[in-house]
Amino acid sequence: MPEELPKTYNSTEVEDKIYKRWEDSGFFNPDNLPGERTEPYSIVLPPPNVTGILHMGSALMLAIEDVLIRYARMNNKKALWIPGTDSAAIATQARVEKDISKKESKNRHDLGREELLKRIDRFVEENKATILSQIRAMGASVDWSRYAYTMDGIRYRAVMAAFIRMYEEGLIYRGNRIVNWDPKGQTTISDDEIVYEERKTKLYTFRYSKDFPVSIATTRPETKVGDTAVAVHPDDARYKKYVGKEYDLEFAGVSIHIKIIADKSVDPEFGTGALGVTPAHSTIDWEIAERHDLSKKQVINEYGRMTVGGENLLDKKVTEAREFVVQWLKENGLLEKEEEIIQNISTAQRTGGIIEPLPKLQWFVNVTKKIHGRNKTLKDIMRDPVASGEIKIIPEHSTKTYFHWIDNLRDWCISRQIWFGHRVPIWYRDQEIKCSIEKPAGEGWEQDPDVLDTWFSSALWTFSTLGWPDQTNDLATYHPTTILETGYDILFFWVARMIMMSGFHLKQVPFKTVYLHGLVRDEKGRKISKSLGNNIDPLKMIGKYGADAVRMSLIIGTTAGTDSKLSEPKIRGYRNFSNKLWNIARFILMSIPDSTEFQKSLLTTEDQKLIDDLAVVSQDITKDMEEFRFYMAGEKIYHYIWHAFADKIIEESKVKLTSEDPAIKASAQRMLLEILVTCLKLLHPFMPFITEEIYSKLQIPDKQLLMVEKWPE
RNA sequence: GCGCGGUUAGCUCAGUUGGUAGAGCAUCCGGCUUACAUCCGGAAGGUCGCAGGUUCAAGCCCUGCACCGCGCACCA
Repeated sequence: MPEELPKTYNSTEVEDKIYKRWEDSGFFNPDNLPGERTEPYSIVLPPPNVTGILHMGSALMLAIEDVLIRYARMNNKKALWIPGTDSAAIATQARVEKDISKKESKNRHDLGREELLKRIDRFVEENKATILSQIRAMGASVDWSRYAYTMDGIRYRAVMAAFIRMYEEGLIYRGNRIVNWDPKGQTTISDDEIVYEERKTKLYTFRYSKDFPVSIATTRPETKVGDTAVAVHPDDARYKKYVGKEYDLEFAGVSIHIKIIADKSVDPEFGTGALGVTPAHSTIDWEIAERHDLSKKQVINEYGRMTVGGENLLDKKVTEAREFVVQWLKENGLLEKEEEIIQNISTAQRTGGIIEPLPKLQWFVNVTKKIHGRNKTLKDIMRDPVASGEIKIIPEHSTKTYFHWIDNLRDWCISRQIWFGHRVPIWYRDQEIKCSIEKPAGEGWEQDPDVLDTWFSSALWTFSTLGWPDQTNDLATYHPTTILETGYDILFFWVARMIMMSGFHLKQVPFKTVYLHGLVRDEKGRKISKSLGNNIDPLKMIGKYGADAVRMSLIIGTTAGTDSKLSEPKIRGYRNFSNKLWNIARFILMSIPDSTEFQKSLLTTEDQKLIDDLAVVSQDITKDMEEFRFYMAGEKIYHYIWHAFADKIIEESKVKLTSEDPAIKASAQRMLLEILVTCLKLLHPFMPFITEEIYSKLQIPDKQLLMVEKWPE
């Protein structure tokens, strides 16, 4: 006689127990999976920030990927899902620095590089457990034996190897160029780490001096002390006569030399049609200066302060300097117009600091250089597999966005002026430069102080997690990975760079399919943010309604590439569904008194038809799974279980179960059990805990864990 | 400026190759029927953003427009 189930399903009691059972089985590791399995199926988990806490976005990612991997496992694949965590360089360092500043009133320079790194490591170690336990709480069936951290030893070797190979190929170079300087974070950032914000600002129209023949317009008068030219369009009749003339002027107490030049990049319609060229503090101006061989005078430093001028200017913040220069223009009768305009300003994604373009000597990845012996650039390597369909991006329209990004792509600035990260393996001695992990032989070598952009190491993730640069079995078996599932917001940061790195280092794509999910928003469609206080905490919801309910609420109603809205009532709805399923099982266990006898019973034609009907549903769901329509597969099984199985089949079976005719009764019992088992299998990838728990209560011969049972035909 | 997506029931969203509009939640009515009140039975609710076009047939295809969101570029 089977034990009687409690009236309501208690997720908290079940979940820890079941997860432990799964882990103890060893089946998360594909090497231990039962049966003959030849076809590999692999996913790398986009590594969450090691010091972070689980938010609904990560919960969505874990839910979808677990659906994928469980489905693959039930389909007899060598299913591998590699877990990992990300060091999140700038974010983590900033966090630790803030703590230290608060508790000890010290900054990083007081501590020194080594001590700070020690503190960060300790902080990471202390916080790591949190995110890992949260991954477990979601039911994620990751192979913990292959856990990777972006800053661990194996990944360090991979990053070094990648850098050195690209340096030797000439793809990584050092260049003095205008870079995006974040004065708040005190580091350079890449073009992709810029967030544009619309702000009101003033556009000033003025002349450098009374004698200067041309007026110019600017939103940043303080930078004009760094001007070395005025550029006009070559066809602009108003200014033709001045082109080629040079002037020595005194501007706001600073001597400047201005040459009037003609350049096609100038828009004659904007402002006065004449552009004051500030080579050292504007990307466009830098390019103009390159074309016309102008000098590039830097007037602002890394702290956003002026480096020229008298006491009213020198060492002042740019905002103060701006006021002074405007005042000076007014006093000298040079200001002609002052108007409000809306401008897009560049801010740093991580710190919010306003970007100050500055010329700096930095390390770059060249994306337009032909690779030796391959007649391809890194841009080609990124574009080709997507264009040919070797990599499929879901939703498909993201492909356009992807190409658009590649078309506009410039060289990637990869050096950062922070301490936490993979240090640039470059050594200097006088005029010598060497690229190596270890300090070169001999005296006087100094290592480059910078570390690499965190996305540089992330870009290697599909193969660094498999042991590269060693030619491991895992690498041979599981790379290219089957599918990459991640948020559309990191298509450029991560997906594109992985395609680049894998294409260059392995001559392979990193994955065959990219599935992009959207943002999880609150019930009003707003972004989740601390200031709005609208965060729905996944762990709290798991505690209240169960991980299965949270998973279902995230997956259903979410299509690829679109943002989804989540609310507590939605989660509650799926908790109710858990309970419904629980009671279906309870009813069936109560109606089937004993063991395996009836499993050999003959089915009535009516009962057989019910089973055949389910087979149709099952095939339909399988098709949805194969075509990545998880939301639909989930909804269909939900609908079948509740409104077909429970509402109709079970209700109608009540008569059969009390029938005088033992054949009818036995047939009904067999039918109910078979349908239940099929439903549990179909639902398992979505709601793994409750299905596993119910399955464990059934008396079935040759039963294994549900997680490794065969997906219904 | 270039591009992408969205606009379907009060709310959140489905609608896979064009074939009589769907789900959940909310609402209303009725039910403690011995699996489940975290439930059961029933009802109401939609000119599918607007305007044209193709078609025997359009939520779905084509053209234009509007509004919302997003990406990129510009940003003197």
